[in-house]
Amino acid sequence: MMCQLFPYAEPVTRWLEPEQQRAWRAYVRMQGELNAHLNRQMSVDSEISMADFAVLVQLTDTPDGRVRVLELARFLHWEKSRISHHVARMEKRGLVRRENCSSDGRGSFVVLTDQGRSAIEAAAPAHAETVRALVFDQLTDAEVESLREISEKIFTRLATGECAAVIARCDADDPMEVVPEESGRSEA
Amino acid sequence: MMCQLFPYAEPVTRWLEPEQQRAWRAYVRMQGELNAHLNRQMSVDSEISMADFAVLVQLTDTPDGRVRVLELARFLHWEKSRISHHVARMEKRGLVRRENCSSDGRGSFVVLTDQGRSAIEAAAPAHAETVRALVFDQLTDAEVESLREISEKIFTRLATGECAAVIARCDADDPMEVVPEESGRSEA
DNA sequence: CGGGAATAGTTGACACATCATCCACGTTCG
DNA sequence: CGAACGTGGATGATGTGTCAACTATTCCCG
Repeated sequence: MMCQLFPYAEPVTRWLEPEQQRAWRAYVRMQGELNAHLNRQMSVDSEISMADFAVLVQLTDTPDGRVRVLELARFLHWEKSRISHHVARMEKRGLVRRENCSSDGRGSFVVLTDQGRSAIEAAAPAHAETVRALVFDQLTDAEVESLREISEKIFTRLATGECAAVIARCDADDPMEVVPEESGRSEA
Repeated sequence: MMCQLFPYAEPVTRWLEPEQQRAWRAYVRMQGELNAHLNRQMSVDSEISMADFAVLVQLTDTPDGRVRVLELARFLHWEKSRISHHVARMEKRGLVRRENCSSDGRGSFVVLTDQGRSAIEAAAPAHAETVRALVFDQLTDAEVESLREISEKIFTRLATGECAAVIARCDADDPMEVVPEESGRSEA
């Protein structure tokens, strides 16, 4: 990105080409603003955050609204401690509750409450509308396809790279699986 | 006031098309993993975070390594309180220091220290290499161009939308400026 | 000059993510 | 059986981002 900023950099370093720099800066900026905007929209228009939303989507996606903690972590590509903390906060607000797993004394379920269900049902339409308005109304069909391909290429690299231990571990048993990260109906 | 006459907007809600959903999920997942990976790489390979890096880039970009706080905020598209907190933490670690502005009693400068300069010089090459390896080595020239165009389209919408008060205010005087924002740890 | 309004920046409270560590339970294998 | 080890999950410390107040200065205008 910022190659000309460092004239003193060692000659061995391969900086990005000008075209790549422009693309990178545009991407980074867009991505930052888009995230910020989606977060803001969600917390203004509803009583939940994007993170809450992601968790609730996974729960509504299962028939009985019960998911094991680590399974949630795998779906969301979150660390287990992140899930643990977040579920604790959501439980405090009544969006979910914990239940012990009878078949495995160590495990526990995260269970969707009625309040959680109505929270996500209330939040979903505005969120989908926002995504559509900000992203897809701006793009041609070809660009949408291109966005998907680019994203998949980069993600594949991230998931297969030797450095990506967590991702690799999560996807090891099913490398090609498409994780329904945001569920079909709601998130977009 | 609150026009909540239609709490159940179900029939009017326009969900995304299947193609759009696939693209959105791929993008969201890629973006989350890429951010996480860049943050991890930076904090493992160096003594600074991505946020530190972004600040230091702005400082090295000026001849005297001194930037007003709010100018920093505008460049980075950060809130002023975020800058304030972050600079306070960086100051505690010796990466920057504050200086009062003589011409404006309210203002203050953020000044790059020697330690800050060597920190970013140490961190930059590995970061650039990571971005190249993870992103641009995966993409064709056409895809790089496409990524830039898509990003610019979405960003333009974000910046011009009536809802984006902060962005609009920031860019009002220089709408076309290219900001090397460098992302935050926004994740997911 | 004086008294608001805008501006520059800080602060505190809180939500969130990460890391290391810990504990309870299960599995394996002697 | 029981010790070693792996797994599911919780916890606390720390760094980070956001929001809402707050202070201090400067600007504007009568």
